[in-house]
Amino acid sequence: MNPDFLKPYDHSQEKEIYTRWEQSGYFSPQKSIGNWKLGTENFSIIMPPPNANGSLHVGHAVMVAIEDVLIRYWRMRGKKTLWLPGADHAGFETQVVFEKKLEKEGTSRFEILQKENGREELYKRIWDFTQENKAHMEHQVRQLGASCDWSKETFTLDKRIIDVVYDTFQQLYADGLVYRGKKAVNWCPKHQTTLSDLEVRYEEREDPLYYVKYGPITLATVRLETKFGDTAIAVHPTDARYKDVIGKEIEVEAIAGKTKIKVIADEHVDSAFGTGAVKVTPAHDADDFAIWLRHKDEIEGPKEIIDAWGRMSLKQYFGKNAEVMKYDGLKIAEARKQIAHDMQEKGLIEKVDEHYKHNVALCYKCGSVLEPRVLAQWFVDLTTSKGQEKIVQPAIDAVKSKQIKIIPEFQEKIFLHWMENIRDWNISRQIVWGIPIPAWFRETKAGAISNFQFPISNENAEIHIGKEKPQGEGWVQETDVFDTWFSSGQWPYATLLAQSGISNFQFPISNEGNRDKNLFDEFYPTSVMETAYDILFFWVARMIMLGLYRTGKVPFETVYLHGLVRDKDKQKMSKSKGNVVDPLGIVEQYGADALRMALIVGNSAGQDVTFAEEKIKGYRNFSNKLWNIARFVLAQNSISNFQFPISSEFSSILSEDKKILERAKGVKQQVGEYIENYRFSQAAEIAYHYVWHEFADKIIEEKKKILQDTNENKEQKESAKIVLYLLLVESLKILHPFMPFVTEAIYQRLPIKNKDSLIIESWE
RNA sequence: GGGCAACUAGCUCAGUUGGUUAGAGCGCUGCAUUCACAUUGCAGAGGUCACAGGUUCGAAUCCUGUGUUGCCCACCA
Repeated sequence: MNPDFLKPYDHSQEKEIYTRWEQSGYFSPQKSIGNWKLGTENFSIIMPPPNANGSLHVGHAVMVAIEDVLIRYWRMRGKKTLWLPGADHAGFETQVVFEKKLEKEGTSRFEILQKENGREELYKRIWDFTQENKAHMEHQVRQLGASCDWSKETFTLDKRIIDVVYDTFQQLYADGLVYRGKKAVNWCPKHQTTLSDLEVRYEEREDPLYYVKYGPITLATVRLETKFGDTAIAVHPTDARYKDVIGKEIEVEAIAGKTKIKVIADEHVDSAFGTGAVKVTPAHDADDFAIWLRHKDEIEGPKEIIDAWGRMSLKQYFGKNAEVMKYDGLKIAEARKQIAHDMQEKGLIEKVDEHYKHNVALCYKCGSVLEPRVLAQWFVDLTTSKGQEKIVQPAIDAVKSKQIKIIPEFQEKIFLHWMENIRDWNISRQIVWGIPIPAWFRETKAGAISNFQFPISNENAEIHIGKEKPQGEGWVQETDVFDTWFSSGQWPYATLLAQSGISNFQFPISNEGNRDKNLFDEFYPTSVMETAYDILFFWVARMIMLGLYRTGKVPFETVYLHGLVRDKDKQKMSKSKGNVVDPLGIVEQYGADALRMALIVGNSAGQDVTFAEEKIKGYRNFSNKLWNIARFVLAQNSISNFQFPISSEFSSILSEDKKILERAKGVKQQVGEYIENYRFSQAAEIAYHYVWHEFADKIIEEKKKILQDTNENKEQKESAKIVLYLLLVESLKILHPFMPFVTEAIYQRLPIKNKDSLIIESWE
């Protein structure tokens, strides 16, 4: 027997085992090696690319654990498996992380941008930052035992990926499904960029609600400071209180002196709220912007009186009015306070409801109050009949028809509800870190852009889509970059195309050329998309929409959504709370096998899982248990000359032992069925239970008696030795998808002459 | 305002076509150490499966309602 077995299982050998696996080439579906023949059926997973802006957390470990179970299982079942790893540049998220770093250094992105070539410098620095993180992350994924094909690792900023993304953008533009439009969008005054609707976090706040006198009308508002941007007062068309003033201009006594303002009727005004009258500030409120769009002919458009930094900017409209100009440059909150005070003194405020509760829109990253602004941005059309027909509906149909199966099923309802109420998707970001939007602008109205600033509205410029500067004079390049989800939303087909080396592709992708290298043709649609449920809309929905739009096929057949990992107090793990667990520390202490088991047992689809160190300890003990089972079984002499493959048709096995063997096969089949049905927790649990409490506690104990009893007959002893050995091999197979290291470590010490590696052993 | 999920042993959670004594990890109690393993073994305590109705021969599981918690979505100023 191998002398290693005399000591407890030492998980520090995981690293060497991984290196051997990686070097063996078995992670790749590219070619058969030795006795190992690639299967004909495919099984593929595109790994959700972790953000290259920090370390992996235990959530990633859940992802790796589950996906590796699937991949290892199907590989042992003889399928040709592709698990493609990647890393995400994670645009805005990464820039936010990097800006925090800059803050610590006492500088900021804006300071760097002011320098000559500042943009390039900043980009370069973030690039280096992500490359460092990426390398660390890859190391972590390896430590967790992921049997993914590193030769096909893809970064979201790889040139070929960008090509695919550009091609899609061009296609969308050509189809009229992407447009540049001036709309009320979410603006983060700290980060100086717009955000999509999904990146807005709402929080209930208590603020004063001011009842303000606008001449004969009193109306309620929280945002007193926006009054300088008012262009109308709106009431419900059937509101009897205001029927005489609808359509008229009323005279208003205000801080600015006497002014006139128009009263309009709009169905969206709720007569029951406040006084039933609402001020209309198109530049600083999304609803008001919508009202203006409906009344364009009657009232003035957006009057921007708050700047990008969230300060009052009144010069343009009130430059000569000292009463008003004293607020100029104040932050919103301060301005509101002063204006309230001044108006109260002048008797312009009827009353104040000090404890009015309402939802405030915040930046999901920094918590700054988002300022609605009217800006020209790039949008994917998801609301017109064209956008609905070409992008939205196919995605809905694919899920409804079960062409894409979502696990757990209840997430389907959530998905469909979101899809059915989807809004246009703002894909422009005013940041440096990301894929530049390939567009050029040129002013069409002479002198319209004397004070040239992005963004430019459609009316003032013509647009050219493409990487290269078009012919002619006056073209200026777009500076916005894509929302990171616009590129990751294309991940399944983009990675497969990029790794296939297909350039100038056209959909549908042809089978021409080297079919072996055409991963797209081979593996698209992929089998499973496994990710956390919190990015169902951000990512999964976008992949389904863009995948169907671009390729005409679903990007994956099954979506498996795992829950979030919470700490033992059920708190969501986050850096700011300081409760983040580094998987590396756990792996070093207890081994990757133990961590993986702990994250899989008790983890059902879509349900959050709590992280408890005791649990990991328990499975570390199990690793050792298995090790000792092997130690005992291999210590029985005469087990030294098995040939591969191992057959159970030994004539010397007694019928009672054949039954035991059948039972093990039954467990194995059950484990397989559970895996195939995405019930990993049960699969792992019955495997665990069988090995420890049946094989070790019962069978070994019984056979031990037989083997140690000098009176028992020889056939019974021989049979016992063989069956114990076969059960050990079965146990290794059953557990391998869950605990790849310890099972491989034992397998490598089995007395099989022509053995290779457990990862390519046949499951059967 | 709408929706989703959860409520099972002291704690954290499994339990998917309704079917015999409801499971796991940790914790707890007692016993065992020249025995493959103390990172162990054996034995055990501990559950009216949130509550109330209903369907059924039979319900943790299906239906209706209630309560509690968490989450998601939503242009009430």
